[in-house]
Amino acid sequence: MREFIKVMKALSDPNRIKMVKMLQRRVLCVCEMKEALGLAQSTASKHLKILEDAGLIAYSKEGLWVNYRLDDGARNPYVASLLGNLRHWLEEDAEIEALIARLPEIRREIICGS
Amino acid sequence: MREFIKVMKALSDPNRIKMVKMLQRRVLCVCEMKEALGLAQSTASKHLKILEDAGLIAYSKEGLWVNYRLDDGARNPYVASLLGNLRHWLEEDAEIEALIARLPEIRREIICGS
DNA sequence: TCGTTATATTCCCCCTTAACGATATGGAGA
DNA sequence: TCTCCATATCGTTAAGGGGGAATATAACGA
Repeated sequence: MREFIKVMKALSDPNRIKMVKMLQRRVLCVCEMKEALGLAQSTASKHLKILEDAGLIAYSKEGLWVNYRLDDGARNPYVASLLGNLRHWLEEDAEIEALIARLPEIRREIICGS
Repeated sequence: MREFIKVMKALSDPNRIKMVKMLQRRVLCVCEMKEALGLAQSTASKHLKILEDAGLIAYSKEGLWVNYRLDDGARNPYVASLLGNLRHWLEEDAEIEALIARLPEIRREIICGS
């Protein structure tokens, strides 16, 4: 029950849903997320932690960057099914579509290199 | 997106999840829900409204009673799939099992007749 | 119409959560 | 070791959500 609720709550926030939908396309770091969603860095980091705690995403470090990707679902029994559905759910959502369209412009070398 | 979030939020509360699991067994009225979950009548009614707004459950009136049942999923594109998964999800949960076991004793004639 | 009963709504309290800025952490390079 | 930079954590604030008591609504019977 706790695990189930954790996943449901993680998917109850628009910014976190957008994060998942973006990660369906490619791996992203925190600063790319923050840029794409127009959030403060701390806010983006916290959202990613919530998704990670729920077993929806995983990360690996690469130097200073932390690369986030979708989880394979092995840690949480509900994740695989939900991520499977989310592959096609919300694909026609206007906000999501706009976000995905902007994704190619969001590149860490441009955003973080200052 | 709004519709999706509405369903996720509705399924983010333990009492509402229990309501859905009970409704997998049979139709229930508000006072039966309130009794089964140990909630105030107003609280039970509010939870049921949230589930109904999300398209997860539906109701029909029968005299003074309001019978709640699972929705067929026609109103919300995410509901059918989620309710399908919830048929087997959480079936082994200790709290849910205990609740389902007590369900036969929860009868409106006994609870409401005063 | 009036009373009764099941349910819905309102009000208020408390706790959770999303947001940001500021600060801390930790890896890479000089 | 010192600095820089991406990320994580902390502190605070404002909004949202769950809880119950009290009240309103609605349907039935007399």
